[in-house]
Amino acid sequence: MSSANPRPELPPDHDPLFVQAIGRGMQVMQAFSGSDRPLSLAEIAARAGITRSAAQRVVHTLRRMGYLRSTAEGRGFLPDLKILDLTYDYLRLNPLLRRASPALLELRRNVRERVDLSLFDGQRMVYAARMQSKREMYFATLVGNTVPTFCTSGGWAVMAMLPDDQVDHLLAQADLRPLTPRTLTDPDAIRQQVRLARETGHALALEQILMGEIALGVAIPDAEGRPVAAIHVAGSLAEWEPEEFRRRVAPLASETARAIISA
Amino acid sequence: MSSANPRPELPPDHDPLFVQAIGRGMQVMQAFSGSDRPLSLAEIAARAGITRSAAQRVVHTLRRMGYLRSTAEGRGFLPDLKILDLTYDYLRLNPLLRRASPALLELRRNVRERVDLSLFDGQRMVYAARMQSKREMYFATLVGNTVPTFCTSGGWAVMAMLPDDQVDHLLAQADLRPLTPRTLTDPDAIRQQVRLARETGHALALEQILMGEIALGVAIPDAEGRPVAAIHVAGSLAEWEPEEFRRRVAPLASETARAIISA
DNA sequence: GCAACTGTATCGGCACGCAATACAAAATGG
DNA sequence: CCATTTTGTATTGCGTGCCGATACAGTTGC
Repeated sequence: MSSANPRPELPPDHDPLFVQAIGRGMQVMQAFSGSDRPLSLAEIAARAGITRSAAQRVVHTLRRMGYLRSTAEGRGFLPDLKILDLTYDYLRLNPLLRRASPALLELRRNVRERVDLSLFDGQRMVYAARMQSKREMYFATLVGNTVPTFCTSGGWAVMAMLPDDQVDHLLAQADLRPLTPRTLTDPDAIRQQVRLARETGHALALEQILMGEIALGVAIPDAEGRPVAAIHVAGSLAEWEPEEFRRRVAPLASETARAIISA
Repeated sequence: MSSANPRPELPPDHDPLFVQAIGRGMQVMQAFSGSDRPLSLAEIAARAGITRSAAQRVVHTLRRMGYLRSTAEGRGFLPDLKILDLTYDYLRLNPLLRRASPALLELRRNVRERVDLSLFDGQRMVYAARMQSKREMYFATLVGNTVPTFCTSGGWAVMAMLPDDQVDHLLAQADLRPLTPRTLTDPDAIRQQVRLARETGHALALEQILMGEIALGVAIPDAEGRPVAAIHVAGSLAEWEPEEFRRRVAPLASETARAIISA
């Protein structure tokens, strides 16, 4: 128990516009992010860095609003359905996703492989849309799922659009843990991929996330030229020779990216 | 100006555990649900039923937390990326979805048509997972999208598992607006479909949501026998004779539902 | 059968959110 | 083109509503 620091720790300078209670509310929602089972009040309190009393009130409120629910056994709490309303509004209102949708569909029609759109968020790429192709696909690959920027084709393509110092900063901060035996973790090797992507306009990743998978990524910049997202096309090494995959997919994916930018 | 009612209006009986500020925060998030463009502070305030001052503080807070952002032009606000983190946690932690995933994949493999899982939420069925089949698919069909319970195959299948009085109540409260010329809006006609679903264990919907679409729904009950979700299989009337669709799909979908229940 | 949990309920004090107000800049429109 | 409205942002004093401590009943599990 002796763990928690007695005071919840707000941003150092007192921000008079910040509503503490809402901050706590969202921290409670985020508390579930690591866990793979329901959380008790005490666990929520610990993860959100608040007292058990506070957690009780916050959970009570969020439950009444439909964002949390208690488990069937009445023991522990879980996120609840109303979250999906927010999801829908986010996806629907996102200008990038609106423009991207038809182009991504056409891309999938043409390449007949899995096509994703993921959003650049610093160290993470966050999946926002996926159009899968065939049998394969885990449920683990859900909307909101994230993969590290440093070891994905889309991440490399995004970094290729950043100035060098930002790439360095990103790599310096990154948690470079490999996801497969073949994941590149050497910053220089990664920088090499980024350079390559600068030249070709796309990045090719071999078994960086999953063994047997080849992925080609193309970045999507905003109006100011800053990368904000990436298209992924993923195929199986059992079916594709890497160079063949690149030759076939790269032009289509690049064209799709351009269509999205100018849409 | 004279618009806003002076007091924000919480549930009439004073709930001492309810944290007003969090309630407001979530109402602000929900304010985007109708709109198809960014909202200004004043619009948010109006939709959430709070003053502009309150909206300012709430928006400021949610923005700092990553759940809202201002548009590129600095004019108006939108939901932001962090919402997808909540989405992911919800989908990941939902026990039903966890169990359903492998079964749904197998179902799609077998029927080669679009397969959805939607969650029963009163008047709405909320899409939580979709495994699409081929070309067709609108982006409008996103996670979190909802369709009315009263006019979908899944909704009928769900109602078939409810006692009559609850079906009546649901239909009495429903907003029976047709989505296509063929949408059933007569409560008795709907009850007839529900009866049919009680006998056969599934429901068949012809062009209820979209012209040219045929959909077969099977309900999924929880441990207590209450329906909580439905499987949808949707095909095109251009390719299927309705009875043929039923004969082919119904056994597979029912089997899938049973697999999910007992998993 | 004690000990350590679970979720729930109550209460007085004072922090903290409350609404009103003010302001510059940009959009609107007559 | 200037007058008017609406945008987002900033500040302040008042008082309400959140704050954390504490208590309690029901399960789980050494």
